[in-house]
Amino acid sequence: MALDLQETLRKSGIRPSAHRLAVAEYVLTTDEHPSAERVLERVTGRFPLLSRATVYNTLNLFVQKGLLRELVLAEGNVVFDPKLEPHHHFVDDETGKIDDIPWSALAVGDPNKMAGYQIREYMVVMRGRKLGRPRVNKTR
Amino acid sequence: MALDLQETLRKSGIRPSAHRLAVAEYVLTTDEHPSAERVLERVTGRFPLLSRATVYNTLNLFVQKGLLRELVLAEGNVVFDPKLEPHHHFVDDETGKIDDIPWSALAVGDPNKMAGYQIREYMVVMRGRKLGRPRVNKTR
DNA sequence: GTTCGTGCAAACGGTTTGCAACAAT
DNA sequence: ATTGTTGCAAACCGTTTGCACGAAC
Repeated sequence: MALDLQETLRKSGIRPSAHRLAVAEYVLTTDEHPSAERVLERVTGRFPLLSRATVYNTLNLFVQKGLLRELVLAEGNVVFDPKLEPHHHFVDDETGKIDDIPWSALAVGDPNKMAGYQIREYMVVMRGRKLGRPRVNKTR
Repeated sequence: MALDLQETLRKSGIRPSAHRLAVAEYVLTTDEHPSAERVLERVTGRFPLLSRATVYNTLNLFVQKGLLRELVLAEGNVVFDPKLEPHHHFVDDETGKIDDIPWSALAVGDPNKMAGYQIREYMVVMRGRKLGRPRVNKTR
């Protein structure tokens, strides 16, 4: 835990203001895939003096500095992902919720073997239903 | 070519009005990946009496009836794809242009083997640069 | 004292909606 | 007559921008 956020920001050339730290604390450690609006909601919970503009500014800054990736997987809903290593994504048809799928879970041929393209990044995007939890020991 | 569009619409339970046919003629046969705005532009070229609302209505209707798929690959840009068979997509970093990549071009492990998910569809999304055309015989 | 961060409200751009007119059956 | 289709303009929603103030260096 508690990797030093202040340090992280500074290393990326971002001055660690209180507001930015508040945003970072949530968005750089979550495994949800929050939209800007959700970040605002979450962060203003504990930090009510934070404006919408600042959240957007901060998120864009983080993306630009490489601390965050933007995902566009559903209409009108840009979403942020602090997990920088390659991985795949599953999008639930009903809830829209996104799951990270480990790179190792799915063998994918190397697209850089395709002539004519130089691939910077790639991922499998899956859509469907998430099945009910296996219900291990909840029979009573 | 010239598969009977009127027939196609009717088979999907869509009454083939003139406007719908005009939209269909472009969007069901293109290999671009047009946004609604682009469809409007293209279709009003030859059919100036067509309103924005009708284009949006028609596109949504086509999607709902399964003649078209919606792709959301870039921010603020929903795009339509008449190619219904499974295939992958490449998005050019610079131009935003989308290429269809044949299913056969890339081996992908079956995600339905992953426990806990029932996958309805999946595709590889690749981003990067498209290299200059191979320049086969253009030396003079 | 210049640069940087922030809040506010307005602007923006793509999409949807309400409503009234019209066409098809 | 009823139902389906269209155009127009306004509404909508997430995001960006302009500007003015205040804090950090």
